[in-house]
Amino acid sequence: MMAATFGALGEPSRFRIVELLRSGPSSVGDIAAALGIRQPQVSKHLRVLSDAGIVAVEAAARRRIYHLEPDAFDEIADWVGSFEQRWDTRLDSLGQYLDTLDTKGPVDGTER
Amino acid sequence: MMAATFGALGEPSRFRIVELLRSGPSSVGDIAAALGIRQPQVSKHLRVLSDAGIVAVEAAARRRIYHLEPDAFDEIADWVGSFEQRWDTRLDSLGQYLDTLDTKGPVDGTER
DNA sequence: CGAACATATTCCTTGACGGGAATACGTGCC
DNA sequence: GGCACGTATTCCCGTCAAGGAATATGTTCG
Repeated sequence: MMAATFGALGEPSRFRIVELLRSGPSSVGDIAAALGIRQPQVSKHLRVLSDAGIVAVEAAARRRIYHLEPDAFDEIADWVGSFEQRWDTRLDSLGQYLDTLDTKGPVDGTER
Repeated sequence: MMAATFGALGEPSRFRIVELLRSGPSSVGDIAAALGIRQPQVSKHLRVLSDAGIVAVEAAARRRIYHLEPDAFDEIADWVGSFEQRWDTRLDSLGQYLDTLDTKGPVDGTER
């Protein structure tokens, strides 16, 4: 779900991890060192990001290399993209809405 | 900041509010009625969304009409858009990274 | 098998956040 | 001015999540 994705990205530390992974896959230890976060917390954050489908793991020797998952970002792009077409119509509907206040509330708009 | 935006959208109720506002501006009371949330919570959520720059208010009579703020979605689109170009390079860099494990870890690089 | 390393998982504590109820604020109308 | 309506704010409480510390799990190597 979108809300879950945003929830995962909403945490500052996790957002930093995602930004870091932009420059390429990285191991848990490297992420911890780069961001100044302790390893256990990094693992926890990666768990959340993984559950949200934002990152995925690839085992390499004893290390675990995390990388971004393109699908998650495609979904976000689709979601936000579906807004753009409607900005004009939305601004129109504001005026329309305000108009309905007159017609809808014959008494004084505060019908009830 | 992006993280703050995502944090605001990550809350399920707030996400529903945004989805509702997609179809056009709405008053606090109407939002509450449409989503089955009590008015005070709606006001609180709108406060968070407003602070994050996701929505804005427009006074109309005694009501307050909330509408989506295009800029916020543009920023999200820009952010997620800056990823898409790099998917190929990123997948490459995974291979590169794995290669460096051989060269980089001469001690016992735990290569293989 | 045992040691060393990398990562994951618990347990704990604390602070932030969401929902409920009551109330304060603001504004238009008689 | 006083009242009714719409909205915002406060207080309280329960829950949840994040950070710290310690430990468990897994894997490689000697």
